[in-house]
Amino acid sequence: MLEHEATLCRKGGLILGLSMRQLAELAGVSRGTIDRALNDRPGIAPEVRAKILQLAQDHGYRSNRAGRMLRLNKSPLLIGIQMPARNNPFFQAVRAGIEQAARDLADFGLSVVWRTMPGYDSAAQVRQVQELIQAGVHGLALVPIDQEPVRRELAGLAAQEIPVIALNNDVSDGRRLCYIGNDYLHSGRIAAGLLGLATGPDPVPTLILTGSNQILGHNQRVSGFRETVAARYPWIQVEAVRENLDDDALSFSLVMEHLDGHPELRAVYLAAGGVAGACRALAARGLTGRVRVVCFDLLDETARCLRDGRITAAISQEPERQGYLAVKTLYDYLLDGTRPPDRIITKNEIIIREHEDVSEHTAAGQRRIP
Amino acid sequence: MLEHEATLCRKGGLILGLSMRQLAELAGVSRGTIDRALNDRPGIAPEVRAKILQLAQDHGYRSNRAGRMLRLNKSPLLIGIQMPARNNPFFQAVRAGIEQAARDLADFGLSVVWRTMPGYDSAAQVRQVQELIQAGVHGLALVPIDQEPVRRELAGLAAQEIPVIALNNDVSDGRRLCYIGNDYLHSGRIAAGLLGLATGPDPVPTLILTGSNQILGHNQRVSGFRETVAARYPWIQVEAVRENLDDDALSFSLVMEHLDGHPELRAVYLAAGGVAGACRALAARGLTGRVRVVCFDLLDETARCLRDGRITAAISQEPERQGYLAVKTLYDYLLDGTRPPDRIITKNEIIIREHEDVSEHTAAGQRRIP
DNA sequence: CTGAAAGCGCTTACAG
DNA sequence: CTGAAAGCGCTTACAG
Repeated sequence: MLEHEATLCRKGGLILGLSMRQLAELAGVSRGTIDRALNDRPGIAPEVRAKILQLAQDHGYRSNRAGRMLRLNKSPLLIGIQMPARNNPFFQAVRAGIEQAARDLADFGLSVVWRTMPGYDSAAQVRQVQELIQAGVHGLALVPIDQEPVRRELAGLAAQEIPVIALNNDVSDGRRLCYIGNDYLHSGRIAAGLLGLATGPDPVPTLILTGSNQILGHNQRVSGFRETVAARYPWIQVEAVRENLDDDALSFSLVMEHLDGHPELRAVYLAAGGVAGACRALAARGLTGRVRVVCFDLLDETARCLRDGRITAAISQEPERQGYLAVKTLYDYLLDGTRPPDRIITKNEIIIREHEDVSEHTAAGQRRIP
Repeated sequence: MLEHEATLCRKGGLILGLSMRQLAELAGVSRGTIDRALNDRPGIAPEVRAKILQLAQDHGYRSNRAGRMLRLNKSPLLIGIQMPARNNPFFQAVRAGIEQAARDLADFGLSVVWRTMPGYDSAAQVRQVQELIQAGVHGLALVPIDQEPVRRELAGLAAQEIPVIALNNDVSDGRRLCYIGNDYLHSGRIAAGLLGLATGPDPVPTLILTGSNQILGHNQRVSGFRETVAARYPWIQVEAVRENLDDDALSFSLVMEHLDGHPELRAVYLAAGGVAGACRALAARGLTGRVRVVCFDLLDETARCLRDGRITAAISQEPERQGYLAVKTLYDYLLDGTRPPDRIITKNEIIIREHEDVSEHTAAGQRRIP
């Protein structure tokens, strides 16, 4: 792995690279000077810097994370979290992941400060972000509302070199360190594959319920679905696409209404919320089990629907892990400049009824946080 | 969280518990003495120890992991890994997870030493475990062959207080720190649910191919499957259960033979290996796609079968994560005595064809290691 | 039985 | 521009 065996040192069987101390000895300077060179700090003669950098490269020097992490306890890192729609159970799962990461990293000099709000008001989001900056955060993770005021604010943070992570929802102009969340297009394709697997070869009249046509992720879940259906599952026949605004009552009446005109309905695909409402409508018409239901995110009511056999399957996107990784990724970046990939995509987990059956010791394991 | 606010100290917004240094000041002793009391070391007056322990409890003292982790670089930790069947692609995935963890923890004073072997010879496994002990490992993870010589050896290690993790396969007498792997019974149930979802209501004559009746995990996958089928999916009719010894050639001929007697076959459930062989037999009879195939573990050939539509779905058990967690769990235990649960159960991930479709940025994300 | 020192690898504030 | 010291929290020799 490391190229210059000569400079490796072994301790109790462990092969180590060299430390700043050893590098200092090699270069004949103090450790402070090594630090100045390696970390681009001012107050060092250019030729000394060059020499040290060369030496570091030659010997494969890599900064040791344990040293930095301990050091951070002396001048701790503060990161801010901003989340909209705080009553949404999905975001509560994301939040649980964030809190777990905060606990895990507390010993390593990290602390986390929160701002949450109900709903999706971009002005309020901007205000809370500014509050976090005022509080002195070194980095920020938020579920951005992709509108102009928010984008402008994020551009400002980019200028100040404050790293920002877009969590669960991306911003369209990409002024952020990275995106962590679902690939919505792909998840739509998975949903199609799943419904394809659960149906056919007889025709399957299908209703699509999306949350809002204004939301990119929802649209991508619809188009990913349609694309795959067209390519592989011709028996799935989309009769209509309706917006339910993630609302159960609206979802209920849309399904009822649809059934009036299309009694042959055999599948409902929900790209966003309103799952329980749709299930209620099917139950009201005695169609539970006869009509396949595929949806996203396994929380609360949805889990209950799955256990009751009212849902065929759900596709989950590792919400806790999204939250955990947001904190961890920011921490690593702030610790030693580790650059994450542009997008960190979480899995599309297909959850069926049997996942919810509790076997001996299983439940805890299946629901563990990253 | 911490109860005694009075003794908390704040630094840059971070709320910290107290350190050994502060505890030493409070107790009016040196840090060495604090260490002796807290870590049960000899050479300390009983009443001093008692006083310090009381004080630590009162102030909610918790040892800081960053301190310990850095310290480990001075006298590094060595853990041993023993794996059988080294050519098995499944174990290579586990291995990749172990190697990732080893890289992640190298900065924190961990190094890993390996012994692997072909096949499943318990005498050879015992020998390699002894070699690792000779090499001075502080802990051990292995895929144990659950036979008497191995169990006896593990009992010996338990007596020496060397922590051992059973990876992917448990030992029946439980002489180990913890088990990390699949819940085979549950995974059999998931397989049944999946096949149930992909079939019915017409009868589905089904062939079960298991690896070996000698292997507990395989038997559990069969019984979990049968149990759930009986309870929920009566149209799934098991015509036969045959052993293919994880062998593709045998698997091929068993399916061919079965089809001779049971041309109405509509599903094959593979509880272990030999997937490609079974698929080849179905293809030879022109039954690809007409006969549902559900199997475990997505590697190499199996992944290809899935992409080609020769498999309906596979159930994966996070092999990389199993390996990663084995190392991490041992490390945490050796670092500060963190006790893992008795069993750490990895997920049963249902993988369908659309998971393998590569979307823009998806592939890397879906296959990331923990 | 107890304490003072040194060290793991890093960074910062201070003195020159 | 550079170095020596102190410190993050822990543990281990060593001296008494």
